[in-house]
Amino acid sequence: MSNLISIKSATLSEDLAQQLTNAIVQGHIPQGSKISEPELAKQYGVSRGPLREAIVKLEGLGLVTRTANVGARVIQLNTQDMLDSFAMREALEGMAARLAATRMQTEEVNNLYALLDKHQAYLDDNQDERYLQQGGNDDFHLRIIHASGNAKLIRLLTEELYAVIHMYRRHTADQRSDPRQALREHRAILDAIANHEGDLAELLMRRHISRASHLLQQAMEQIALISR
Amino acid sequence: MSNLISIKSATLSEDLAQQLTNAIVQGHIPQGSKISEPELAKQYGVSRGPLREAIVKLEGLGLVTRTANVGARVIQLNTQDMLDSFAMREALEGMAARLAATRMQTEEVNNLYALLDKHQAYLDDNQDERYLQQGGNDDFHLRIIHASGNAKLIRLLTEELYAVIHMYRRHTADQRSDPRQALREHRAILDAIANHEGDLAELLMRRHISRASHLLQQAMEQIALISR
DNA sequence: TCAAGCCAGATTGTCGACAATGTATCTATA
DNA sequence: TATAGATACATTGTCGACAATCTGGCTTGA
Repeated sequence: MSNLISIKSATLSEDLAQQLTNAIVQGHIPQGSKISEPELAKQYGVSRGPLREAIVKLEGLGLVTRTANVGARVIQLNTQDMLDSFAMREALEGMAARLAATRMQTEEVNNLYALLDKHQAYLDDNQDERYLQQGGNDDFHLRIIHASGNAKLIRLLTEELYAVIHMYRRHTADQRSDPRQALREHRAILDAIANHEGDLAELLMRRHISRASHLLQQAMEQIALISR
Repeated sequence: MSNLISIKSATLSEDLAQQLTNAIVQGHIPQGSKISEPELAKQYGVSRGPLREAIVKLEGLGLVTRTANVGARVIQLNTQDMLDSFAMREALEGMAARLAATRMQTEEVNNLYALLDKHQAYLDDNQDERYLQQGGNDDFHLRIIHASGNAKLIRLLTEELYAVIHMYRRHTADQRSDPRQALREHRAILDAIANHEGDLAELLMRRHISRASHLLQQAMEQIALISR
């Protein structure tokens, strides 16, 4: 039973890492559950070799923890880890905003203003809806991160941190801040970038993420209370 | 010919990852060189299985790059990557200093003052020598990082970024700032932490790292000129 | 009854071999 | 001579099997 959907990159190991990442982030493999190599290998129709390589990659991404001679487990989200992740995000995306402010060209700035206008229009059309479930290129934060031009920072934020962040979002049913408020903050950040005010852009980005962190914290504590 | 020194952790794969990391950071495996699986496997007296897992780990640490069906290569340091790493360090260690300022207990603060006194004494005894080749627990920066209490930040900085940073240090023959100046800056950072002034501690740490980054940049450009 | 030790089953770690892919050399032709 | 194609070699990717270790249940003795 080959569940390997045909993303088909060069090697099985890469495909598996991709598939497993998705499965974990989207909750198909539940948090804290054990990763059984024989089981998964049969499920995906591959041998344990490439599967193990994929698991090692996931460990590097922080999605599973491995213990020698025992095996791998999907990480178990908790409030402390979430706060830790957001503290790092605050520092790194703040830096990204600063760098973007010095490097971003006029054309790219205008593209981003257009993106925010699109978000605005979406909000006007869908009252009370949550702020656009942002995928890929439509995510304001991702655009800023890429605009930083710092390859290592881009990799870390987009490949490593964001996987975990998305798990939290899903877990807390995306109880995010007032979407209009978030959009206003995005616009203020972009204004600072457009004016090449690195200090201000960093400050605003950090405040923006810090606010989101507090909201998520409240949401998680709510969940902890309910599920008691 | 088993070159596997008896660090002997639980699995061969872990040992290999450790050995290879050291070999790369210390330059025993030169930058940009190809990693031959059969050759290394014979050299360490293991099969290719655990060796490949170790290589995948190194890729996650950013020490090698892999291409499907071609193999792995040790990264090639260049000025841009170095600057990128230091920008991340600036953001993350700045955050670490901030967190340390809010969390560090009086006892640990005193321990750190004692450490800086030790560094001072070392400088007084060894005029003109460079600032203590800091290993492990005697490194001021590592102590601050650990004091942050942020597990993810600690892992990233100590396991991932510092490997690369140490490669740069070795590569540039450790042309670092005036050691007495560095020590003064460390003391100022610690003062801010002792007073629980998070903002100031972060500011000073960022300035400190930024200064080191500029110096390293000059050193690397010097090297680039010489080796032309 | 309970704790310690043992035993069987299952899982992970490691190995050697085969398949697939890339690389370099050699030949033939324009 | 230079370029394109074919071929042989080496390296990487994948597999199935065996060894080492862990887990849970059972027995045994106090």
